[in-house]
Amino acid sequence: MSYDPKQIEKKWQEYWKKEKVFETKTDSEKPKFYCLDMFPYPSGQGLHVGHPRGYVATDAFSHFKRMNGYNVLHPMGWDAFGLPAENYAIKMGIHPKYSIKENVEHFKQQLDSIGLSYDWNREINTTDPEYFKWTQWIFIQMFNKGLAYEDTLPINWCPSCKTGLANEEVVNGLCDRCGAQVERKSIRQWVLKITKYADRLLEDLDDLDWPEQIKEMQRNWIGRSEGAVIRFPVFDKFFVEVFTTRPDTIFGATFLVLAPEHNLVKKVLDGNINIENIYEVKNYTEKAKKKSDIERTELAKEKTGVPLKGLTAKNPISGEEIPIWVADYVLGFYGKGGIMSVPAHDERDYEMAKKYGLEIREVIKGGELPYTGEGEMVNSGDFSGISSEKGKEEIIKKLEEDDNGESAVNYKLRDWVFSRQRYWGEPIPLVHCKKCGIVPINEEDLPLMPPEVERYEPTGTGESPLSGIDSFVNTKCPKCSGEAKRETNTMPQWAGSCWYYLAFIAKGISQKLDFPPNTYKEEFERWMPVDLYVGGAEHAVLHLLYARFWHKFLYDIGVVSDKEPFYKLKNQGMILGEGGIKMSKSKGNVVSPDDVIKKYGADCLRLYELFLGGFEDRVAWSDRGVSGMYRFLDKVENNFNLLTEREPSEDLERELHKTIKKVTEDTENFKFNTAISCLMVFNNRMKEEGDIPKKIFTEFVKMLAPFAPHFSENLWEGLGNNPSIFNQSWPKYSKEKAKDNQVVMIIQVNGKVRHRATVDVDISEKEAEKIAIENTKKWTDKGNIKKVVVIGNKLVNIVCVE
RNA sequence: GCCGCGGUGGCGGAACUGGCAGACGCAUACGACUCAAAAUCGUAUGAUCUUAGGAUCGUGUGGGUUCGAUUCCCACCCGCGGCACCA
Repeated sequence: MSYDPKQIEKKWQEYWKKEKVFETKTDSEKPKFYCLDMFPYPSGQGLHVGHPRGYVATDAFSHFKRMNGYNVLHPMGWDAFGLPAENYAIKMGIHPKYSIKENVEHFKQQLDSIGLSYDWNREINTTDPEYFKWTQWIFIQMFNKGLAYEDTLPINWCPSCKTGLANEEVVNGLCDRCGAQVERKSIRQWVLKITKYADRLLEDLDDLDWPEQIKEMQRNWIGRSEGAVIRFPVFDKFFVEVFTTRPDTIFGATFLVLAPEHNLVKKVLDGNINIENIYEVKNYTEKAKKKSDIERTELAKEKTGVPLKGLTAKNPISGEEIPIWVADYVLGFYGKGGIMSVPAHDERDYEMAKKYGLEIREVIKGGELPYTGEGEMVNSGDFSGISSEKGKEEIIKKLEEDDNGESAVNYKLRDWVFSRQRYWGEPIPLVHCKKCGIVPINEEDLPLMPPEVERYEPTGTGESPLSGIDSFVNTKCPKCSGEAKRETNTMPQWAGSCWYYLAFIAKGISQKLDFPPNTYKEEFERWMPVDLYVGGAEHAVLHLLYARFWHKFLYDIGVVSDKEPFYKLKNQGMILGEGGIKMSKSKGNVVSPDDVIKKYGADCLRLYELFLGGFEDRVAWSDRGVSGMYRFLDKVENNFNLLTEREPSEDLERELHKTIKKVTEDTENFKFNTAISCLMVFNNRMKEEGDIPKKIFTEFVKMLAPFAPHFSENLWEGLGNNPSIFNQSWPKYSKEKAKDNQVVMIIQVNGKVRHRATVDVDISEKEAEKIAIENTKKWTDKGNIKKVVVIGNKLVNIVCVE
């Protein structure tokens, strides 16, 4: 009889739910293990087979940890604020909360059908008022500590989504969400001072067990560089400040370059500073302004610029007067918005100088120009002859002595543009009062609910749709009770996911998330940090950076006691369609887990998701491959029908213990593909026995359980045991029992295998050599053996001269 | 251009610390069962040569170290991901 997943899967899912098998106990003496998935946005499309890959892995891992004596926290929730629900609301006129509710139900049903062992008692939803009152509360704490500030600045604006975006949400000049070309627009914004945490975000990466790739991406994104700020006096009236990582090349600075947005350029254009070619400069800066970010980078090869004729700057070290240029290859928002140009030792400056015939002066000996490495300083006045490394220190010392500059650190990381001009997000809980300025609303008035509106459309004016709702906007000042207006911007999608891992913990204590969060400190201490965090790599500089920032803030105000939220991170590789093509709706090659479950059952889906290949590698889905998993389970079922009460042979027991060792180690190391393959090998081995000792088979089923839970639970009952198998402990490996008496020794002549001999494990080298020579006479009969290499009981290589 | 990861049969992928390359699965072929097909079970399956026994080649390419290299070193080619005028 073939195995029928339909019956047993439903049966056991109901059993687990009814008996609360996977509910996390809060009063356990066992060591804790917090195993977390990145919670999904519940989209209308439901899951495709790519989603559950991570979920299945964490689920198997959670089972594995439970069976190994851990108290496991394995929760799930919904990151449900965001544009898709809002766009759907605009189209259909239905409040997002209703479509979200429907989607959540669909998602949950799908996850349940895979047999995932989440503790649904702790389910959270970022759009739940009980939840987002905390998100708002944390924002207020940041505001009170001066980490949230209002600013009007040119930010990334998506004309299609009609909202401002954070730097992290712009990919190659395009909106990360909709792909529209991002514009620069000056709007009033709320900004979070993530740069204040730049150093800690950078340094603490070293302690994390994360994929090197992700850590590297965060390092690059933070982009710390050490160097100096140098002030170049202009006519002894004012300074131009520049940032450089190479103060040692200052004698090679033959001109300054300012970004078109630079303050000095503005003064020139306003007529506050006179130059000879104002129209030329005006013309140039206006053209530069019109270029989008994309055009500016695409045209990167060709440098353009104009001089500020009549102005010169004085090199504070050499005293030399040098020209000042404006060029758009210098970025207004990085460093000081201006640079000292050293064409001999910087590729971009070199191009610029070549194009406009500016002087190129070698000051570091090293080779062909432009030379950007280190070397001996030359043409550098008193500093000539020393190394550039030493020169950096010396120049900075001199600058500091004369108050012409100082050592400085610069970051690529910008502050986090935190407000969105959209409806479906957490309202920012602030009030603008004419008398008191900006005042946070009282904590007891949280959550601040989004108002009911008739239309959800973004206005496109830089104001959110909330701004049109007078009943929402007009309010009383929490401080002076005078007339005041509410802030109408909302928070970005990323806000809710910055602390959700804490909400799961809190929810275990009280079904309501109570104030203040410090109430839960002890419980946070018990469960944090997250021991294993699994999700896609696309969040490298978004969620994973933002959440670390918020967590560090919560650490600073005493809510949590760990510096980092996620100790260990794994990224699941993408699942491609049949033939290695990306799955997409337009290609029609999207595989739905529902269909796979219908055809083969949830256990086959789970096994295949893990068996496909390395967990972090991208792999191609194959429907044929899934059928192999079905055959495997079917063969296990056949073996179940061959059980006897007899004692196992020494040999079978040995194989079992080798299997225990390998499956345990592989699972621990997230090598599920080889763990499952090892189970298959052992299943085939059991079959060879003809009749199978029940004792052995039972241990095998326990190891299969994390991967194929329904099937294994069913066999467990079939073996005459009380459920659940997940209350059992993981098979114990015995080194003694796994020990071989005899091994196959490889005998080579000149590196080629010529014979295999079965020998005792503890064979002496002398004996091994003797056996080897005896069995290879055919190849060594000329008596020309030069050397014999013996590697324990594994291998003998006889080296002959030809 | 820079940073990171990778390249092994027809396919997905294994291989400890330098020690039998190709585990396991898919696909394919043949056989058993069947009136027949499917399912299932069994056998084979890197390539080339060979009557057989076997031989030679083989982990992107070219070199090197070693008794022995998928694994270590040097140079290069290709693919994927990220960053990209960040001074």
